[in-house]
Amino acid sequence: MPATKPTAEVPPNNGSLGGAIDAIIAAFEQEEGAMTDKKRRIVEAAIHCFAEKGYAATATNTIARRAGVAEGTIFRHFETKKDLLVRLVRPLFARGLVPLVAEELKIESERAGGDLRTFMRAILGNRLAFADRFAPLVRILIQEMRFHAELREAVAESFPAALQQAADRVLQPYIANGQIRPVEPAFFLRSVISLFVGYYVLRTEVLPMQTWDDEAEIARIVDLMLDGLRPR
Amino acid sequence: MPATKPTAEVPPNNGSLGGAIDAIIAAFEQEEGAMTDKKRRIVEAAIHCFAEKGYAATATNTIARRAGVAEGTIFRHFETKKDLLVRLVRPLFARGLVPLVAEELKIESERAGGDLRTFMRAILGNRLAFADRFAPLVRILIQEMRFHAELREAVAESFPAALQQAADRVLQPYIANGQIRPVEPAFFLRSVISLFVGYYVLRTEVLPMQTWDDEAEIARIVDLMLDGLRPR
DNA sequence: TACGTTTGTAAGTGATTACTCACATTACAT
DNA sequence: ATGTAATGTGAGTAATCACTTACAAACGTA
Repeated sequence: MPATKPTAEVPPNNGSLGGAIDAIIAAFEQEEGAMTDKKRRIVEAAIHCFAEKGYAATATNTIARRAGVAEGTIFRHFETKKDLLVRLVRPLFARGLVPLVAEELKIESERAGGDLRTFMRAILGNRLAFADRFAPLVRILIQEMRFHAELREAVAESFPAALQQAADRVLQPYIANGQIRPVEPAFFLRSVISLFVGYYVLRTEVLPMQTWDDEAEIARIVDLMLDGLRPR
Repeated sequence: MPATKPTAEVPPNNGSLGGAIDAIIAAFEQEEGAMTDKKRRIVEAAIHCFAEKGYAATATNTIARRAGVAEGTIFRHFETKKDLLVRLVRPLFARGLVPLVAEELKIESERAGGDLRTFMRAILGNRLAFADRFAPLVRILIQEMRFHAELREAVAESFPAALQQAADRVLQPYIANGQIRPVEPAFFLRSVISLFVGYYVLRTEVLPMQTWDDEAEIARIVDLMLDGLRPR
């Protein structure tokens, strides 16, 4: 135990992030091994602060106070503030997000029994729940990617190849049996992602107080992708 | 003239932003009236820095050096750093972006002579050129919106209402004459915007060194919206 | 119990921050 | 020419920044 015992100014695990933090912490521990209580609180506080105010506008001092920890303790566990940022986001790639996506794509594809519409609805609903769980981390990633080459490289390395490959494999059968016309998998992929992310940003960032019907929106997106706006 | 004459460390109007700055400066002057040479250079430098490093990570000191101006001069023209940010982005709304969009929607709609496909291609191509011209400002806006209530309010005030209304008016005839099925204009709007922005971000931020065929992509997007992926 | 390692702390460090102020120069109307 | 307001300067200023350091407590192991 430390020499003295400061108390956190903010109780752990409260606030708008809710239980999402737990999932993130779990992913983090899977990546870095077991953590001290204080280290875990630092990670929590950092995610909270970075997501809320942005990396550059967050002082290490603030993170320490929110975590109920001395400022020096942060630098006991993380070499620099930037190291903290990078290691926070890492679990999204290595074992966290990307392999999971590829895996679930395969599983859901088989479960859908060859019906593209069923498959897409399942995947999008799934991804929405995922995005909600990891929202703070994803926010940080998107926000800071432009300013930190390390993050950009991590994304460029793990994202496109895996996803492209998965989309390619998944789409092939549906094109073969005539459910959709031949289309570049890359275009298919970025269309789905654009529609999905566009809805997500609108729902959570631009008009968060409005009530949204996720299921209906997913159905609309799938219908748009498969049938367009042509009269039926 | 000033007491002493510092020289800019960076020549005006160079760099990756190219001539885009000129259009922005023009919009700014239309909003705030004529400017001193030094004030114009401060605006240029600020846009450059904010777009490149983000608001929080940019020091007023840096802006001054880039503009070839004493630091105090910035605060002669702008009350605070935040005031500088807010006033920079303002031209996008008041007289700049939003009314222009609504106006052009109407014009292009008439010119298309009732063919939705022609209309959408014209509008999207048009918007792409626009986005390229105002890219730095749009970048700043998107980046900082989450952290500054003033920006969020400006967007919420001027964007949705005008666009929603315009989309509503433009779509009605095409639904009436059976070119597309009845669809919520809001969904139509956010779908087009999502696909467009998704492509734009991919082209300019994620994979900027790759070569892109804007016209082909616009055609793909329009086809997707109108016909989906159904075999033809 | 003894002891080396890990974890934690409080009080710094110099550098950088946004912003001020007393003063100099310029523009312009008279 | 003269006076006044607008414009510009550069040396401050207190606050804040990321990070260090000297030391103490706690832990694992024997």
